[in-house]
Amino acid sequence: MRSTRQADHSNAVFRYFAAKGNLTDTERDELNRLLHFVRQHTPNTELCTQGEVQQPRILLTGWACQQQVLRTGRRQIIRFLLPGDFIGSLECPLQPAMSAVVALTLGTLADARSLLQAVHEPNETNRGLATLVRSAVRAEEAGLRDHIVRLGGRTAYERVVHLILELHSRLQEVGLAEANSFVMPLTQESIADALGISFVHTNRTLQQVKRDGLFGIRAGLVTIQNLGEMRRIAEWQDD
Amino acid sequence: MRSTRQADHSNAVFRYFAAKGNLTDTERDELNRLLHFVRQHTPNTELCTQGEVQQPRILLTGWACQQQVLRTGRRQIIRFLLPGDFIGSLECPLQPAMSAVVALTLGTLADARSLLQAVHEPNETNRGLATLVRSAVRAEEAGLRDHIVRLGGRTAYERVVHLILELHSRLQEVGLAEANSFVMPLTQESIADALGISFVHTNRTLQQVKRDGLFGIRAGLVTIQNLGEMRRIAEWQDD
DNA sequence: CGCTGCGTTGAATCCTATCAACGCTCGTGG
DNA sequence: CCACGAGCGTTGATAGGATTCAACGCAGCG
Repeated sequence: MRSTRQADHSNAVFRYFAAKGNLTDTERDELNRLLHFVRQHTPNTELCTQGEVQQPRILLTGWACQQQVLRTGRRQIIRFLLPGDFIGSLECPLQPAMSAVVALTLGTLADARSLLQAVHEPNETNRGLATLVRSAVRAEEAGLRDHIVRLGGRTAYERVVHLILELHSRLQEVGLAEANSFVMPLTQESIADALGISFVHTNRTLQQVKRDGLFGIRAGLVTIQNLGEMRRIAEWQDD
Repeated sequence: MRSTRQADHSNAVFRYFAAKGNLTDTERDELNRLLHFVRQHTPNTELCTQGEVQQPRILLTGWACQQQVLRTGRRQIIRFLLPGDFIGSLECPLQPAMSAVVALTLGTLADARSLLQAVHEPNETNRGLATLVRSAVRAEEAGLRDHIVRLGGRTAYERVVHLILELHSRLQEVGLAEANSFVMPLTQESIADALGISFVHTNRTLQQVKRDGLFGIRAGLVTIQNLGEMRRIAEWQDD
């Protein structure tokens, strides 16, 4: 079952780029060529170590997260990485990363050095790619800002709802979510570490959300039951 | 008094760029030329309206903040803007901003369109500028990540200490802070809205911090008394 | 003079964390 | 085959941190 799911994900990055703009056949071929080198990894693999220089890569399949572990033992998840997302700074690839990236599931990576190099030396064939990469950076920044508002301005209940909406929206962009359901391989502990609340309280909040008929999680499958109410509670706004 | 302070700030952006790398005389002149158009604004001026397309600009003097107001009336400050900081997305200047930028003090803005246009069409004279702009974008992203960790992973006490350290560090970069003091025109309510805590609790936390001999705030002047202990508590790490 | 913005303080309440224990599933090894 | 442990989810009780509401002081200013 996991292998079939992986097969479904294998071209998420292409759907991602396709969703952001219209790629010409030439650009699509170029993208395919630039992302040729692929590497597999298992859960809990450290894809990017804090403080080390890291080459830019793209997550093709599986989930990961960017995180930082504090002295108290608490870890803060800065953002979730879904298929199609970039790993490492695109602006200054040679700068050491200030936070770690850890795989949450099985997955595969593509080397993005060639892609970024091509983007920084613009020519006729890959001008479209450059625009798409920049829009990806912009989306990443917007995600960070949304996370700040979520952590600083919303209650635990609203945070949970808002996170599910974000994941749903992002997965839909790459064709990995249905209209009212999607596979979410996150433990409640991961959700807690992302939302800045304890995993015990995350559990209780999820139960409350289910009792209120908003959405439910069963065996890693999120089933959305009342999208409109979810959006109202979380003040969701599309890009 | 305010006019003299403003005079001191007027070249903060140049110090900012100078701190990030060595500018040649040619590049310095070019920067000076590209930032020629300046506009003044008063406190509470909306420098950038949520949802509207905004031209890229640079804050030359004064403080501002990027914020988002929620349905409950709570406002979340996403980041503080200090002299030398960019306003608006540098990646996609023509995209509408998803959050507002509001001036916190008197200040001045410079139009950065020419600068960014020059950066996007690299040539011999401004290659150094392009590198500096990219490093500014990287620093901005790092700041957003730090804020996420601050909001999600730290206590109110640690948040306050960490924020003061960040402001101190950033102001020092542009020559606007002494070794153990700096001018901070923020109300406790602004601090609260940035750190995701109520202003009443912010007040009590600030008093506790002062009692512990870490730092004090009096009449808009922050006086740092125990930098080492502050860094230990906030787990501060330099770039 | 009174108003407004900002800081301060007290008391009660609420939300969330912490500690602890238990159930469940699944993979592994005896 | 069963026993065992690990990982994850669930639940209860208690403690603590933060919010809220309210009131007051104080400086600056029209």
